[in-house]
Amino acid sequence: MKKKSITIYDIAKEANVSPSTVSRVLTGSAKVRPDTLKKVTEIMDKYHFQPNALARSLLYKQSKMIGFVITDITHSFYSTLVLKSEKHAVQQGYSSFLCNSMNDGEMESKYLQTLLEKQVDGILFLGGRTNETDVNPSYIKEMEQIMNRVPVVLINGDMPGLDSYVVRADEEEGVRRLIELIVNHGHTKIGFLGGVSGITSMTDKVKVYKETLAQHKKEVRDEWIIDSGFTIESGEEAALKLLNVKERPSAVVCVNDFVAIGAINMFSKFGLRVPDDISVVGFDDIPIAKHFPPGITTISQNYDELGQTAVDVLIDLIEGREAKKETVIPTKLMLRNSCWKYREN
Amino acid sequence: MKKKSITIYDIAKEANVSPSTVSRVLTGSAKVRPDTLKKVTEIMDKYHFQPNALARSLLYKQSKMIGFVITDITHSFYSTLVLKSEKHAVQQGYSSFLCNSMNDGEMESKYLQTLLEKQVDGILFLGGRTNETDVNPSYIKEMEQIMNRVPVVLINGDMPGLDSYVVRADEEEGVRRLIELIVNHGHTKIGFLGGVSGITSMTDKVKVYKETLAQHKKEVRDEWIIDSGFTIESGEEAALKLLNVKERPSAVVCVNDFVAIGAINMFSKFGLRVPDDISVVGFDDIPIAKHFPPGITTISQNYDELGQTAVDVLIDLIEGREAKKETVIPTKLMLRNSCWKYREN
DNA sequence: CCTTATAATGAAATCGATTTCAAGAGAGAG
DNA sequence: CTCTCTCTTGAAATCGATTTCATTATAAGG
Repeated sequence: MKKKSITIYDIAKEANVSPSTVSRVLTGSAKVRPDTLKKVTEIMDKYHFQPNALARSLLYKQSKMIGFVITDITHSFYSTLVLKSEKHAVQQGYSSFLCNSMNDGEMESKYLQTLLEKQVDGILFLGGRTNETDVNPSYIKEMEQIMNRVPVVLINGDMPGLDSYVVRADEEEGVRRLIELIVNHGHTKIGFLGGVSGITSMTDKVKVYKETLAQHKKEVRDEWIIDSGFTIESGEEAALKLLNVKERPSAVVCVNDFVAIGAINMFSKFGLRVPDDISVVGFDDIPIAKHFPPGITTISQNYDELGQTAVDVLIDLIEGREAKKETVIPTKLMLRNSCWKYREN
Repeated sequence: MKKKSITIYDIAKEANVSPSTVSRVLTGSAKVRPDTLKKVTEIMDKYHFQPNALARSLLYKQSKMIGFVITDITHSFYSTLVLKSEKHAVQQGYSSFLCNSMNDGEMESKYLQTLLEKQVDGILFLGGRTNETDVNPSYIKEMEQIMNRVPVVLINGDMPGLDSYVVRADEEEGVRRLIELIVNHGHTKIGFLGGVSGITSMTDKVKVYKETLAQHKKEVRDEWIIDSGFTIESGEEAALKLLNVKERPSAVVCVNDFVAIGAINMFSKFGLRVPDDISVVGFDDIPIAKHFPPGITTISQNYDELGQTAVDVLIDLIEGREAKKETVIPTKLMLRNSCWKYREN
């Protein structure tokens, strides 16, 4: 298909000037005589000339492109984050490569290699890199090698064993707020649903969950902590397991809103109404959380600020400025109707 | 930050060979002596050498990059489509630029310009280009000019006045199936909610809606057709308006699942239960549709095939092969619980 | 052992834009 | 009218990888 595109040489020839002059018109790096300027500009317009960014990047050694590595763009959480980050990146003059790793480590390696070959100026990981230290122990070396080439920033993730730049929501504070809300509503038996043991975004939350319960002298029981996954289906599964526990909690904290949705659905399948019979809270405030009956009380992650800050940090690093190793973004409690006062039943 | 990266010249020097030889090792375009091969390969490994794709693209006049232009990545419909398309593109060796136009025509123009400058080999529009013929009548010229430079393929969209390659779901068939389902359930008064008059994805659906109703000798009333938008909020808004109509339909077709969700919520706010008091069907089968109580009956768009076909068509065009101007992908009726038999009330 | 045929390698041009350095054109002053 | 200084412009090198063409090194055959 290779349609020949117009180059500055074509413009130069038609305008009877040198390519240098055309370049000067393009960049404004030096003065050109008004009539020359006019002539060149007209010819550029005539052909809808657009400079070849690849050639420019080759010379400048910077591509103005950054890579987004995401596990799954269809998760509202990530897509919202991508939207905000990408928007901010464009405003700073950077284009974004999209890489959906789908939690496949090998895939991810391939993506990263391509990103480097395409000379991206930096890489943004949303949700940390797929954690597969067990499966592929060389991933630390791989990442070190990558971080040695281009700046890397993580949003809401971690890479164990690596000294990386991180921008993350204050999940601890979020969990604490949720627990305190539930406790203040008079609940004493509080469960935790979802997540996968070993994955940071769950274990960190569970840790704070236990600590906060302890602070408030509430019971912590391992059978009330049910890991299952991060999807709606795993929420259903976790809820089902909880229903089989003898002394059932009257409120549950879910690792994210998807799990909360699954749990609510499963509870109502068994005739338990939310929040009348059991309170459920989520995490992330994905767009549907507000609209899913009865309206899910959850923690908003402040996507705008997360995305913007991460991009800012990345660009600071790209352009050789200093940046904070870790930035923590405060969260917001979204009060809705899925959590309500404890009632004896 | 411009960390100097290793080039074939560095490799060549250390291996005491010419850059040509290193290039031959890289591409396998010609034989090199086994010992030379070994030496060069070792040095490349030692430095984790990765060839500069920009330099290569400059020479080959193809970048192996394609642009994705989307209105809003946070809409499940688009994110699913992006996921599938991008995945297929990667398998074919193409990387993807992400462009979220957010329905902003000016933004979109800027994106398109950047894509061209970055020398993408082709552009995929998800959902057609923001239709703003009224606002910016020059957009046809702009698009013509773009299509003259690189191949363009639309998924589920149209660009009035332009002769473009399109891959789309068979929306007509989808609407027809929904209407027939509703009619077979005994409903006689059937409304249509959501969309914006003038935007193809609504007007086309409304057209088929009317035709099919007529075929089945059912009444068509303009006050049962309520445009409002494509979001959950607009679904609520449309439902509210419908509630104020004297003779209310007993079933409604919504322009998409978001509108259906909004409508269901608004109906239940007014004590109307779905499907007992009113039936609601959606369109798109976004992931939440299955889980949103009572489970939304809807039309699945076959994202996998849509995305794959579109990417295939685009790559065919890029690589100079022939392609069909229009490909229609069949849809699938997803029977769930939001549509049920008509009951007198 | 020498000649010829083949295999392996190197030099140089290319892709498109930018920039440094040098040269040319024009203007102003003496 | 001529000299000098400034303002524009052009030539050539550069970025990194590839490829054609030419050359050298090796192997085979007499």
